[in-house]
Amino acid sequence: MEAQRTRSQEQILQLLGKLGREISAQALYVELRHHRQGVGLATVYRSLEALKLGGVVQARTLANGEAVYSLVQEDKHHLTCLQCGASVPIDACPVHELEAQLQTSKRFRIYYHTLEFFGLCSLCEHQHLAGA
Amino acid sequence: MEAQRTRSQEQILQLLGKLGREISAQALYVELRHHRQGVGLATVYRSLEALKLGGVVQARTLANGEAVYSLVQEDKHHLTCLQCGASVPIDACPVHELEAQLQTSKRFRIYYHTLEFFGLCSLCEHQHLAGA
DNA sequence: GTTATTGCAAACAATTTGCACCCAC
DNA sequence: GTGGGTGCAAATTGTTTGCAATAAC
Repeated sequence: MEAQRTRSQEQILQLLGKLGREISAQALYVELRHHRQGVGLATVYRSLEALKLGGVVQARTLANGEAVYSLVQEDKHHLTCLQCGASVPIDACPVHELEAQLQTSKRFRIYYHTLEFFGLCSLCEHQHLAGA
Repeated sequence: MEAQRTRSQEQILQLLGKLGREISAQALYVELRHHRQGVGLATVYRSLEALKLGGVVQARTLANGEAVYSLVQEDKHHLTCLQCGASVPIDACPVHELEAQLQTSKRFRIYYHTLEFFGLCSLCEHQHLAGA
């Protein structure tokens, strides 16, 4: 009983695959306009929502409040500076075991997880201490 | 060189402590109005931002897009249903070691982290498969 | 033909910002 | 008196929704 995808969903899925990185709904909308014309912004949001429920797309919210989407892929986590917003990727991800456990113990079908670290990068920490 | 806190920041900090749970900026605003009057919504946001930079308050964004705040406290993570929004707390947190490592290897002063699992609760999964 | 999907524009809601006032020092 | 802190209201922005037109089967 796989959910058959709509035209827009296919387009979005394909573009996300080609990009291979996170992108906001707004940026995705612009991107799609560039390629083949004709995808409304509302449709982008609706499609992303559907794809998320389908377990093929994941989302996370950036510090500025906008959501970014990508194909579901594990172990793409970040360490973000609360001050300047600088974000560095993290390689390790120690939550797989826990995820497996939760999936059974909590009776949840888990699609993806987010793991984010927040703090101050060394530069901002200095400025912060200096009272800038 | 500890940042001295403003009146509003103190009020908010105190209320967050008393509550002991996450709360949105808007709800915090209402809460503060109930107690002692006189805290503007803008000030709530500004104070929360400052407290976050001070490393005493943490934030995460709910599925509906609104941010919730609490005192920095480790190991309060969640498993959330993408469909119905149900959210169950998780006890375990396997990222402490990694956090310590990152703090040195990445030259970041880490204040807190978020760890969220997303998927479908068993009820919604059934409805989903049924094509509801 | 019937039903789901789409696009557009209007509606929403959380958050941010401009600015005048006020408090602390 | 000066500078930061605050409140209010307006502005901003990401996202959602109503509805008529359109595509899918």
